Amino acid sequence: MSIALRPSEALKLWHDVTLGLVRDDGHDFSARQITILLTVYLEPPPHTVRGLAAKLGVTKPVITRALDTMGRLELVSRRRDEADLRNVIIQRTVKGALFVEKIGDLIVARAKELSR
Amino acid sequence: MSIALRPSEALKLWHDVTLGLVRDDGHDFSARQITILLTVYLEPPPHTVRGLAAKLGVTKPVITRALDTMGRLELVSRRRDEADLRNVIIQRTVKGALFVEKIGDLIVARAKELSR
DNA sequence: GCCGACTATAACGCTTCCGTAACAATCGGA
DNA sequence: TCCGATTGTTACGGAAGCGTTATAGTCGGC
Repeated sequence: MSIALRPSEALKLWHDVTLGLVRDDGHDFSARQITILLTVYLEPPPHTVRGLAAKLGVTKPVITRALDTMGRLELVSRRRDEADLRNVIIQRTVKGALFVEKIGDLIVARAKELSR
Repeated sequence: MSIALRPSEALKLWHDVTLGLVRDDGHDFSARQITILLTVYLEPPPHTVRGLAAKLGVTKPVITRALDTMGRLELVSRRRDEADLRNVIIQRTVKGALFVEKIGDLIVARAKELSR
């Protein structure tokens, strides 16, 4: 199954959702931060700094800083990998799960309103 | 007509598109910046600093700074309103139109790939 | 013409992020 | 047991964003 979507609809959807994030949520996340957050919550663990850096095509300090920020907001947490102490495992949190869920609901709602 | 979309699909779509923006485009725009850009290109002109600030629920300097950045990248341009010289009209550019178009195509492409 | 209202921007001090480079800790094979 | 390779983090100077406040320019009713 696939989602049929014309470019104008796609852009309106994107606009409406990002506007919703800016207006209602107050936060102003960057594309990098959102990508990291959604990767951690949508893709199967474990997630490491190195893995995320490779996936996003950015350097490791970028990931470390993003995790610092989102960790401060309690959207993700970090834990040492006991099997290999060099690794850091990025974990989900209750607060982060709720936030991601809210984003999902927002997208669905705006999609439903499309061209109505 | 409306777009039927389940939360899991919606989130995967969002993830795939933002990942595409981060990986391929290199830029790292914030939600505010993207919202401003799409507003200018999707909604009927004229667009003013004050109008955008009200719409996004932020202060005017936030808009001015975002326009500085996106103007430097030639994604938008500014022009004085001749009818009321206090106003600044935000205008579209060729480069910006191509960029927005690219985003639209990216969303459509990722939507098509959904649950395939 | 004056003057309060309004527009956008500049200035301020502060915080956050950037990329590069250096770093400490850990692993694992010779 | 070394020692090169690997991991994540920190340090650095610089750029960009923040909110608040101040400012220059313009409008429009009186």
